[in-house]
Amino acid sequence: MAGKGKVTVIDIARAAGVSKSTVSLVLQGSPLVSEATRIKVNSVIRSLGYVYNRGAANLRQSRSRIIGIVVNDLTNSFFAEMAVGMDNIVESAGYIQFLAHTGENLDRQRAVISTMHEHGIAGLIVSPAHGTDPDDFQPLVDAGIPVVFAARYVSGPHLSSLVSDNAAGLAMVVRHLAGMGHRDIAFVGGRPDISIFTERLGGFRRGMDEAGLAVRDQWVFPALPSRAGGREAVGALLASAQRPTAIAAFNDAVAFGVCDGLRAAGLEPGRDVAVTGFDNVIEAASTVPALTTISVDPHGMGQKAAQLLLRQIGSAPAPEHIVTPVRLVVRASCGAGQANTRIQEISA
Amino acid sequence: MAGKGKVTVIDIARAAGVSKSTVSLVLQGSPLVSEATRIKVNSVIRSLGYVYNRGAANLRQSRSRIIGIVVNDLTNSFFAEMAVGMDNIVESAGYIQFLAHTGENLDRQRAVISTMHEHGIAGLIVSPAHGTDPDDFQPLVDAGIPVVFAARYVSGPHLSSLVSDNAAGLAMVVRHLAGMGHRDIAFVGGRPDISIFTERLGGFRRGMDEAGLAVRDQWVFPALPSRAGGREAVGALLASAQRPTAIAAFNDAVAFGVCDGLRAAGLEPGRDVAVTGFDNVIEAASTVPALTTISVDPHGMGQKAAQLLLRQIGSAPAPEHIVTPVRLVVRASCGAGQANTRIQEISA
DNA sequence: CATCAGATTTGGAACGTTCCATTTATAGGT
DNA sequence: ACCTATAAATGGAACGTTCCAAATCTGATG
Repeated sequence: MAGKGKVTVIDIARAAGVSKSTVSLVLQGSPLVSEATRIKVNSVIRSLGYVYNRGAANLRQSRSRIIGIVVNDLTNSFFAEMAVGMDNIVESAGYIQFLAHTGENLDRQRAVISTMHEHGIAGLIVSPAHGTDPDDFQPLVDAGIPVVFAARYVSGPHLSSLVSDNAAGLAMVVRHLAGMGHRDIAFVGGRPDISIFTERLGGFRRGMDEAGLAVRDQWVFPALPSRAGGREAVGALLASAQRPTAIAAFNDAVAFGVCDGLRAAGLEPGRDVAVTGFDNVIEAASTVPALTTISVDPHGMGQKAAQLLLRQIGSAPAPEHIVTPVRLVVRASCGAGQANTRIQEISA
Repeated sequence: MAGKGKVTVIDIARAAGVSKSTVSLVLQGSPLVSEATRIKVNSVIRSLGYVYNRGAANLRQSRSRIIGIVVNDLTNSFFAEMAVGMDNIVESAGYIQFLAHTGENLDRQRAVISTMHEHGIAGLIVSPAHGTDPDDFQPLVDAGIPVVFAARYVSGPHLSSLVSDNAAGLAMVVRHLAGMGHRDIAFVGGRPDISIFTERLGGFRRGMDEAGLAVRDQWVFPALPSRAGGREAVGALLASAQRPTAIAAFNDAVAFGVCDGLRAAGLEPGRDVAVTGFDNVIEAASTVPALTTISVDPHGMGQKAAQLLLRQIGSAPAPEHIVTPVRLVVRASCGAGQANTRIQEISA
């Protein structure tokens, strides 16, 4: 309640008639202080409106409780959910997070990382922007600060990662579509310069191969990994001589765009053309038609990534690379019957 | 590149043959130091791999460059975009942000706010959780830390706010629907315990009144402010004796749910029943049918809120309350013709 | 050559905590 | 009464910076 000058541990000590060291011990819940003084000190702390200065504390102990989280695109609900998953774990482990959005801008990302370093983070989780140079993390690694990549991945020494099994996911999609009788399947969306695209396309090819189907080059159609990208791409695709009967989209956002584009061309997704996504964002369950997709549980991935980081903060940082399994969620958009769909949705 | 012990300003001083004070001056770009020494010191800084310790710095200056941002729900793209808008401004003003997600949990919110206080934030922007007690911010206010509410609003002394003109928005929607000949208009979604609901419903009533239309109580239908909420609500609404010809939804998410629900009942949104939203989230432009909605530009709101906060950090914090104007964006979902729609979309 | 103004540079003393080595108090045993 | 072991409390020093007042350096001036 004091005016300008902040209340410090010394003020508390004076008011409680003990030394500042004792106050410090109370603050960190040490068992070395007697019950009586603990109570007295705590009451003074409350009545003076003291607020702990963590900056000063970890200047001395040089170990902070701040975790940096850098996300390429928070407006993409996949990454937003992942960030929330991280937040849950980080927060309940008694840490607090610096969260920054880079918007795929490398300079921004570099700036953000070094500012975080200057603030003394205990660890860093990054979903890196396109074209990220692993050297950007070297200063952190040199300082013994663990770094974990999530969702996306850049390889470098002493860097950990947690990504989902992109290839397996697309192979599952293709297997399912082939099982439903589709032979003409297109792959739409994504930018060839990122690892995820290569992995998913690889899975697509593997799935086609296993099903004994040929991949038509003009049906592998890169596009912006957004709703708009999907919508545009499908326009071009429908203009081609022979039309695919099924479209495996790079992710859910693209898949929604593909549905928009099909409707705009008078085709009903799910009935006239099968459409599948990847990510299983929340909306996937509730759009019409509900989207068949690969569930990668961004929230869970965020949690796992945070747990991985916390593990590394404690011990000597031995880098780990985790690939999380994915799961096919069948809904109406791939042409599965309504009844079937409803059941699957509930299980999702 | 040194081993464990961090490189400090003293190491730099020694290596460059100057005093630590001089190094400090170089660090903060002071004009008092000669060009020659500046260059020498800078080169030593680079070669030793020095990293500035902001914690130590603002222990001394007791003014930090950290801004706290607390958001009720990051997975809602409206708030996510708003957070990104804040990030842009905060970042380019040379600040860094603590960003936390409360998930509408009051305890979490309280915990997060006090941790941020302990870390010494320069200011705080909050999109408060339901039922937030303004007293929770008293310690910050007492410490002279400016607090700005964004999107949602809790009134209290010395607290600023920036909200959009919810009432005007819904009144505009109703005026437009009435102008298109609709007389039976329902209001769907939102929880009555938050200020936004009251404001929007108030605007709805005002609009109906001005158009000389009656509000039917059974057509004011609160529901969870989510896609799922909208979908459920519309089911109940369609079961009623007389059906509305237009549905003004609480927000875009609800509107999408309403569209889903209509389709599930065999009705085509935009053709059979007019649907409108509120927020103008990115997807609103690209869904089919494109959604008529109120544009509140979350990104811009985030930016404005951040600017408001920065203004207050500089000067004596005189609380401000800003109501940002909103704009009607007419698209296909309210039954406007396709041609018209396309033009409007571009202007949006 | 002494003086002075301006430009540079510099030693400490802070900032608010933690930690270590000591001191002081308490109680139990002979 | 004395010693000892344990419990509780305490005074600095340290963490890495900034800031102030004071010191030093540079030429130019008379």
